[in-house]
Amino acid sequence: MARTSSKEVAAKAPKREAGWQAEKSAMTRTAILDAAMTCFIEIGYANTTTALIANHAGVSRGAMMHHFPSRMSVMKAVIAYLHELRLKEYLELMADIDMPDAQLTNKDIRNSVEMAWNYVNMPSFIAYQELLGASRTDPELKAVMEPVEKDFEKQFLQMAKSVFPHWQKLPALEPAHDLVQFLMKGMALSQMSTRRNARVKKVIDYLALILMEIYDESIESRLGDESAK
Amino acid sequence: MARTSSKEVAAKAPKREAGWQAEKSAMTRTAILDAAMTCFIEIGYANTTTALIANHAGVSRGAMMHHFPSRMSVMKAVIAYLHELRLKEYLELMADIDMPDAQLTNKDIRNSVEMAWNYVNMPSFIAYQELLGASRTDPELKAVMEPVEKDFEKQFLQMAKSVFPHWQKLPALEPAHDLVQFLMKGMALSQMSTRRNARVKKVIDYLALILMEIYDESIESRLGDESAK
DNA sequence: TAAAAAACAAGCAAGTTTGTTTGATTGTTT
DNA sequence: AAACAATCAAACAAACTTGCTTGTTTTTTA
Repeated sequence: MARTSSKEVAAKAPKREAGWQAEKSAMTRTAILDAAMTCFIEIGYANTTTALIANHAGVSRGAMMHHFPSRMSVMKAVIAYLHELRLKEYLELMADIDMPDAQLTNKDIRNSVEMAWNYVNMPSFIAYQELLGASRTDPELKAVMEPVEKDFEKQFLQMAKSVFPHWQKLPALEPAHDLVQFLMKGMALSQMSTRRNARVKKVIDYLALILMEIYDESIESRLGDESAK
Repeated sequence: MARTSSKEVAAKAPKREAGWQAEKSAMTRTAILDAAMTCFIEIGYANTTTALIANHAGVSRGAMMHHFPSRMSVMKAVIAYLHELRLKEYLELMADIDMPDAQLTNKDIRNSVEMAWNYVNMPSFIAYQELLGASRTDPELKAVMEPVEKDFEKQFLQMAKSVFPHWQKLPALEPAHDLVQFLMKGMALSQMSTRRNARVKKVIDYLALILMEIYDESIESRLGDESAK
């Protein structure tokens, strides 16, 4: 009673059917992971205590211990949770734009760059960075984080390729992709910069221009190769 | 006795003269700040306890409390310490290269980009990032960090301008500078990436190429303007 | 040289956080 | 209905960290 009123965990509780218990259990689990993620964003990884997570999730600490026997086990679960969430969010972001089958226009490129910027400004990105930062000096966390991070990069690149088939065969794809990703990360993590927004906007303008040039040059050289055959 | 043998704080202790106490005091102070910085790198900001700092510095906790009455006061001092250190390191890095007065060559640009990469791989950068990361969710720390960060960016840009007078009058300077800095930061903070070194190398190649193009175009347009006059 | 100031060492008390236990309540499945 | 799973509540000890306090030593100054 006090639980549901405080946080309304059961947002859309299914009617009582067979096997509801499992669903309910999964819901609390998700509520806990979601609460942990929120705590990361609001107070950072290090200050996120088990009691705070439980409070935020509207769950007793005892109940939480039932699902996750230790603080570390929660953190590990959040890593997996965020991994899936971030991939899902990327798909949703990409679903909004349908790329033309023909050549990319200036506007298309500009659009995708801005989307990449939006992506690193989502809450999930911040929470993920908190874990990544903590992993640097926490061996146990790092052991879990490292393969996840590598898998994320792999899947992320793969998805990018499928969304932009235009780049598919160009040798410049991977460096260009890295250029964008590293740059976005650097900008996202520079919260304290002076005139950040204006500077970011300018850099994004530049980036779009650069990508367009790379794209054009690659196209030309490809056409050159084909005609040379 | 146990102190000096454990860590050799007094690296080059001056002979006993008048006012030695002040120097010795400053040395312990520096030893503590240096120890804190090392701790940030090795175990992270959050796990850096006052006891650990004191141990690392070869100083008793009581002595440390005499210099810094609280943990936070140490952290604040480290911020100022790192601010100066990083500016000094940048100057030292730039002192190694003497730019020609004439136009920049491809090699010059390539060189400075690689130097920027070296810069974000120094210990001081990692330690600084630890503080920056902690500042995001710690208001008290943030209040100290924010003006320092802004001052650093300002001075950094200013130094860059004086080292590369060639860029001085080009309107493309600031976005190009930001492009480099944000990118370096993003790459430096991507420790867990697969094939990181190879990818970074490629991106740096690309960046050097891009900067060369920007530089050439700006030069041309400037010459164009002058001849138009 | 004697007094004052600075630097240092060691230990203690209060507060936090974690992981655990114990026991009760509620809801589900067979 | 009986067995079972999930949840909740409260309290506990152990470990850790912090800030403080009490002396001791060293250096400077009068």
